[in-house]
Amino acid sequence: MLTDRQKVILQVLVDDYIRSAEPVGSRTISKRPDMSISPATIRNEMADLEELGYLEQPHTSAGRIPSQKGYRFYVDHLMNPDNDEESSDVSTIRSSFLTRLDEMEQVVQQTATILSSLTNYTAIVLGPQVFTTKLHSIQLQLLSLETRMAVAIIVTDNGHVESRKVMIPEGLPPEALQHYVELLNRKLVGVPLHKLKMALHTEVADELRRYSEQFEGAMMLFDQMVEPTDEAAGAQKIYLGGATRIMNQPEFRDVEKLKPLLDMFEQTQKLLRMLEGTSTGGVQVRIGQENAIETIHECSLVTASYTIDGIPVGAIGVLGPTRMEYGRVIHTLHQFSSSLSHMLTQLYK
Amino acid sequence: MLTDRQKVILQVLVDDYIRSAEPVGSRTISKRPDMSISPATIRNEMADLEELGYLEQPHTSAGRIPSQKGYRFYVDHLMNPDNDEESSDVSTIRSSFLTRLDEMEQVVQQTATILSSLTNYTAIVLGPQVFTTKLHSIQLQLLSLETRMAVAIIVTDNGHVESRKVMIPEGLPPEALQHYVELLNRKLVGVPLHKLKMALHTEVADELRRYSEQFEGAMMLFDQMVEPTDEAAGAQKIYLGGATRIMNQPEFRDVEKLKPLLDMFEQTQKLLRMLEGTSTGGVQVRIGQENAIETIHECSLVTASYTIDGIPVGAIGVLGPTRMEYGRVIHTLHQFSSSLSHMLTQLYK
DNA sequence: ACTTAGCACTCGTAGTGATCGAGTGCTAAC
DNA sequence: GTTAGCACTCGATCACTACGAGTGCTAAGT
Repeated sequence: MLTDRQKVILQVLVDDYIRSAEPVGSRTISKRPDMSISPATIRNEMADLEELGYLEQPHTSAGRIPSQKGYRFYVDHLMNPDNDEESSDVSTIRSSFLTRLDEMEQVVQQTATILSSLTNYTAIVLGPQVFTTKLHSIQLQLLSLETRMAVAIIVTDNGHVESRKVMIPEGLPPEALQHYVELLNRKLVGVPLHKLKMALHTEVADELRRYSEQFEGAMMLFDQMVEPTDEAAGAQKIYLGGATRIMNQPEFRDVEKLKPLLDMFEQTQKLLRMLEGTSTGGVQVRIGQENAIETIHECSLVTASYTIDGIPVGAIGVLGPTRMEYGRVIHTLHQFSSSLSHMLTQLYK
Repeated sequence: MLTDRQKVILQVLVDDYIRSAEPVGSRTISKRPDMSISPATIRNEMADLEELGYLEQPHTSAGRIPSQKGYRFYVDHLMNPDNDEESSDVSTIRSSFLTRLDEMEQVVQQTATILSSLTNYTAIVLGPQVFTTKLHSIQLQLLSLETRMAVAIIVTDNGHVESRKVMIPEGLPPEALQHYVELLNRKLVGVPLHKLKMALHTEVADELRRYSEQFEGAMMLFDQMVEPTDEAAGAQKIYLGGATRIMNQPEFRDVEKLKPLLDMFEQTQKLLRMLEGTSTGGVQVRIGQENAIETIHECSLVTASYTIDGIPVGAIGVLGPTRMEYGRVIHTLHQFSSSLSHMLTQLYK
């Protein structure tokens, strides 16, 4: 276990390194106003901290920098509860959202942009999950008799509306459509979107078989209506804000370091995996190699989830170098997540 | 006017510089197999070419590099008609598209990705324009009586379907909705999407006033149905592919040069302005400062438009350094644009 | 009159060595 | 247990040199 003095030294060192991005020496620390011990003593303590794995030395005659373990300890036990002046953020956040928010997609993109500009790091936002949303109603609107085209309208219980073009199979009497839609609604309302397809083949198929005539055609139609939506549920929308802010960090001034990261930003799948496992509780911090994706082993990711009506539906995250202003970011993310939840809940009322 | 020999020298020099990204000296050129003149002569010619503005010298004792004017001349008069072996591209392109292409958005994104991987530069794709598409039909589907919500379904003449949630104003009898929709269809079918709103207030308003009762409410409803679509027409979808490929270019190995470019990639508006003015003819090349956007004054942009049923509906572009493999890119873009047009036309049959 | 060999000159790059200074670890004194 | 002192390490910086690619010019060759 660390002594109190070691903790103080570790904290001051991490704070300083986060600010300066330069290895911190013993003299620098001892010059701190509230530090009453000499550089030599600090040197001894630092040697101990290094032995314990909290610090690292880039080379023999340089200062120390925090190791991953050091950051972890800092985040868990040492971090300053942030300056309350920043609470003014709340109003900033709220007012930033005052602009148009009619479309889900815009809201999510806006969210990413604002979050990034607030933190000065890259922001990642995972759009509202369809996993938790259920079918509210399904409708079918004929477009044209000749081409047998129609539009299926799927309304979710949180008010989102999706529409898909479908083709009415040959031999299926258009007059029967109304019947079919009624059947679907009777059977499928309340089913979570991602289970729609399964429910279709269990719940609906049986009943449908009793009508018997045109069973094949109807199922083909239903599959069309449900399939794309199931797909949309799988392919979650994910948005980046301020992807290039990562370039402001001195640790990524080198293009070779930068490239894999920016490449990753184009791969939705990897981004998804990154946010995967965001707990529904408070704010989560993943430091360096704690991240599942190798590409960001020199980064830290701070995540939080947001809710609609108390139900977690998505995640927001901030990506920066391991040398990240954890205090400020965690604070911001905390407020942001609740602001966003509040806003979305209102929006879907 | 340039002599034949000057043209040859300019061509060889540009070819070499495009390949190597290093200033080209007189010896290098004279060593070319089909070059039968001495370095000294070439030096004299190069001095002349520099005086005429086709070449530049980074510093006194370096070789020459093409100036913007040099590139322009190269593209207009000297460029190799590309190796026909690459015509195999066509099949590559066609087969790349064989995967799922159900949704417009996916097609456009795919297009950008493929185009980028074919050229090894960054690709920019402007989704099908709504400017040229006309209204085919409009329908309204009631969602729920209590909340007075409905979905307006707008079908365009190229088969695209859009849907918007609308609120039915208080005091508007739901029974009358069918009437209204008929009126809209009678008056608005065939009107280009971006003129819908205008047409609503000229064509429809008059006729509607004769029904007189509920004029206000109905117009409010119509406005909702048309407004968002008009907006979507303005906010064109634009997609990037291989944004990070620009980092492979030696001229952008410096983060300071890179940042403004990548920043721009996040600004849809600027990207739009970039592609603005893409002619409907063949392939267009904009070199360096010929581009409207200052950020890409050190880049070249090769663009082409694509069509649906012969009508130009969007644009594709490739962005790289001024030292770009013009021949290959132009060739690829040419084939790509026709493949894409062909594919989209089929898709919307 | 054009071409070319020769040569002095320019200028960026790479390598070398000296110096500097921040920072350490250790020892000995407090 | 703390601290002052000191030798030592090692990266960063800078001046200096050598090198070489490439030029422009001049003068000789065709």
